[in-house]
Amino acid sequence: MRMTNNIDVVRMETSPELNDKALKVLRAATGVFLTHGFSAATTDMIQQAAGVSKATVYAHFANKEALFVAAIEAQCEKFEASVRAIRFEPGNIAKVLRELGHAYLNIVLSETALAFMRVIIAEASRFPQLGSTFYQAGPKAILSVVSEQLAHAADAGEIDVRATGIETAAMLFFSLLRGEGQLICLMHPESRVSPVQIDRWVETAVQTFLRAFGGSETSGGRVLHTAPLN
Amino acid sequence: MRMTNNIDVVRMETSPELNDKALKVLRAATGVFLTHGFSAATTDMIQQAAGVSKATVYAHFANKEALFVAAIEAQCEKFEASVRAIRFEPGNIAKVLRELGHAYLNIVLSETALAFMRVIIAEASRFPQLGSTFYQAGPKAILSVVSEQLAHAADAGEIDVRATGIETAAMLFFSLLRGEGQLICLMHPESRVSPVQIDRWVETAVQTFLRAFGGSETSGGRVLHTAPLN
DNA sequence: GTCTATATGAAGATAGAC
DNA sequence: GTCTATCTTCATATAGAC
Repeated sequence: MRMTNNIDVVRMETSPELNDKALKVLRAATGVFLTHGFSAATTDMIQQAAGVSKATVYAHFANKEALFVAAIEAQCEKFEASVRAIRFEPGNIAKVLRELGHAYLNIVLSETALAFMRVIIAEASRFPQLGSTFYQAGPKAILSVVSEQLAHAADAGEIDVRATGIETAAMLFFSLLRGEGQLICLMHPESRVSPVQIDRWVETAVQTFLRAFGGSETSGGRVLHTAPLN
Repeated sequence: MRMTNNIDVVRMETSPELNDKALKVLRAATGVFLTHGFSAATTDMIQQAAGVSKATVYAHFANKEALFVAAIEAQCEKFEASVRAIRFEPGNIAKVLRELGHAYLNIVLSETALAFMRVIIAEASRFPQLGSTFYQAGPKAILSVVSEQLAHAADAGEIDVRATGIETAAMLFFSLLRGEGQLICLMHPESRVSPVQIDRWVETAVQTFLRAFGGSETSGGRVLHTAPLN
């Protein structure tokens, strides 16, 4: 049986010779799967969204499962790229963490990323490899970005991570950052998160992190309006 | 059309007069839905697991969706009860947080709770009310328990939560606690979490929390083996 | 209320022409 | 490669006897 295999699909961004309709199918499939999940999505929906016949779908992908894997893996690549593209102005650690936090929360709480996470979580039992792929593209990717910045800050004496190590400290910052927001958004798909709310989450995470790991002279990079710790 | 409505089902624990087979159906449905999710679960599986005929299922529940809602809501009640049943020996705040953290992580990282969360997250768009119900039974329930303990500790001068307020501090502790574990478990269903790993997560969360919110004389209730902060 | 048997429709996948 | 038309399977839900 001749068909487009996974490797070709993963390379779609860099393989212009890949069939035009196969790309249409893949894009349509991504949208349908992210909206409905794997089981509730139908090949009919995908076929119609792509504007091709059902036979064309099966000419490029062995079956619904292969199409799902290809769609999710391609989306993982985009996701990882957007995380790794996070850039920020150099500055003190509070400023860096704040900008990093903003960029990351805006990605992670976007409708697309949330739909993406819902599908991965729901289907992780049926497609274990996808869970791992996403873990690399998401949490692992952001952790390496955060760790790098924490290392710089530690070298400069801005923070002290000897209690946990850099990796763990980065994970803790990440947990503080997304904790409430991700919980709320995953459970309440109808709710919209305002930029002001994101500001609050970022500010709380940064200040809490710096109270735990910051040097004695910093209080999160800005003066606390409430009384400082004794 | 005469049928068992949601209120009866929710009361099943306290309504011995509810039909015996209806209970069997509900229990079977819970297992099947938690294992396969809503769309992939079939009424055939439920019928067979319950040991009744298909017609019996529909004699008690209007359709598959009503059965799903009833099953998840009943399970939410059990979940909330187990969270609220968390008890711990009185003691200093580090000890209290440690025991509370242990109890909660053991619940939240159990196979049942994880399967439960996966289904809720996956179906929150189709059944918005279930997301809210679960949010009450899970995060909200644990937050009220944590907040209560933090309030005691604040009164006793063991912690200082003036920077964020008690509610936010409780949420932050909760985020530190489950952060990495929940992420890993939701994405990698095959992975098993060891008690040692749970110990580590609890210890890290407690110590980080107390470095951020603890009074000057405490360092998490135990001597740090690495150098203390300056 | 409970069963057996079945109606009805939909979803995954393919045959065969072009 | 792509289409139209169709096959087959299976899932939800009901009819009608007891």
